[in-house]
Amino acid sequence: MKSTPKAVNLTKDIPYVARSCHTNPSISCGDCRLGELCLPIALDASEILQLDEIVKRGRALNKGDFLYREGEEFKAIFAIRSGSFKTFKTTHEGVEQVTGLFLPGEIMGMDGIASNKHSGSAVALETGSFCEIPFHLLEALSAHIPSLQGRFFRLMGQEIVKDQQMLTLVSSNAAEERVASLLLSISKRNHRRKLSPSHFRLPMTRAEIGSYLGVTLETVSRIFSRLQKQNVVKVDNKEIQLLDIDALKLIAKVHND
Amino acid sequence: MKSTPKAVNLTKDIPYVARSCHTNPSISCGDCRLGELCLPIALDASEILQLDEIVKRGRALNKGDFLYREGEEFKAIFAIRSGSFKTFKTTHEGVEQVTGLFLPGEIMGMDGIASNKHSGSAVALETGSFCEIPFHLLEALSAHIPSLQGRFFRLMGQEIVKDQQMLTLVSSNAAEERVASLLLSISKRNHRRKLSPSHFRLPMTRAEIGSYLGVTLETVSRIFSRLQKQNVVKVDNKEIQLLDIDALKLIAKVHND
DNA sequence: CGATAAGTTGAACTGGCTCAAGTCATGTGG
DNA sequence: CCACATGACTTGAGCCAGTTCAACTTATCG
Repeated sequence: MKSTPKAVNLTKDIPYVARSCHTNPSISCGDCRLGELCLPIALDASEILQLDEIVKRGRALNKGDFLYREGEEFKAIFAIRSGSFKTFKTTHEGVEQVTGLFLPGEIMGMDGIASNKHSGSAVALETGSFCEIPFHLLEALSAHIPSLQGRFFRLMGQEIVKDQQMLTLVSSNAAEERVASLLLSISKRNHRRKLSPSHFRLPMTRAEIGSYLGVTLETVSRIFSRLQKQNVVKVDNKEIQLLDIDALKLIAKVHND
Repeated sequence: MKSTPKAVNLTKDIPYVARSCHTNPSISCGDCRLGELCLPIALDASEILQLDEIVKRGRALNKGDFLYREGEEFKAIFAIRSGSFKTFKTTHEGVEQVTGLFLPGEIMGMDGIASNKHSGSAVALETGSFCEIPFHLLEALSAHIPSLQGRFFRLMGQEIVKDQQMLTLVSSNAAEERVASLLLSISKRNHRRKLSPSHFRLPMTRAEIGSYLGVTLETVSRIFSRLQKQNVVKVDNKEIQLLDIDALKLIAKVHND
């Protein structure tokens, strides 16, 4: 079940032991196995060392802990090391609107760059850990390392494309397509992280999934039931198995990749 | 292949004449009255001169002309000087999904940064003009001018926030709220450009508006009629007058700004 | 001036929502 | 470690906002 440790103060107290990157808070960017997904792509060894200097290895977070809050001053971006996180905004009526799901190797917090205030909040969906990169230091370092500047431009560009895909998904597709697309998206991201693309835990509640996809939680539940009946997926609470990925792609109306 | 071969070589051939910025293809960034909305914000005079060096003043475009096409190699970002543009993707079924509306002073094309290919297309909604900024030159210049790098980070951050707002709007609000929000958004952007916030031309067709907002064109039409009946707006085809902005904000459920 | 695209309005239909009742999972305090 | 409380999930039934289809009017432009 919980693969992440309860002990928290590993950071400086324990001697270096080669454990898997995402559970060991003291590992460096150069050794992190998420490096090829994360910020350091496109950097050479010496550049990674410089990046390492400004990265703060974060403490472990528990489910429900905030990484930052809507309206709070923007200070840093966050790279997920383990666990999963959601971002959301709270509407005028006090309803939570989920805007993103983040998995290890992905970067959060770029919503604060424009105005120096976070435009949404970020919380842990389960026990997890992260690296914190103070933005002013990242900016300064980027000005000295062109490939880091380029990498960060690209990272922000990715976020833009991702958000636009989400917009397209939500504004033009039926509920079933949205659910199928979300499952395929997680599958693909797991695959890149060398995890099973067909068996995973979906860390959000039905209500969160619904909010993210612009449908009600009941609709999400019904669609899971229906897809299960069709033998496309097997759903056991949050545990998801994709039994027929091609069928799922057909439902999601994805014809490529 | 470019669909826009018309008159192209204005850039260097005609003598400098002091015409209003957005119709004069040869004016420089320093003199452009859109400067305070556009890229140059946060740059000092000498930095603006350097930026000027890499900016290509674009030719005029007619309605329907493409700025770039989905899948095309990403070479440059575009700053709108006059007119208006939409961005869109074409779905597997061949349906056009509008993803953005761009007005003078706004920047287009950042969807190509991540992968070096444009993830969507951009076309002129009416006669218009633009500046083209080759991205590799912008990147190189940014590495030398920290304030330009910062400016561009912020600009991309704005795009991220804007897309997320759109996502929230489309996935959680009723059709009427979406239409009201779009009108208020245009109003606000006109205001920043020192144009009338209450009387403007909405350059999209009902179908484009509907696609952008995730509803059908009939629904858009009906909502316009309804809002008109309530004396909130006056709609004469594409000509829009906001008669009661407070009522509109109430409908859009915007309680702040 | 005629053709074609854009916009309006009506009527019937439906996917997803709301409300409701119940089951199941998780975790906390006794 | 169990019991019970609370939150998460499922399923059903009725309803409604927005869609679909259709007929018509109004703009636009070669």
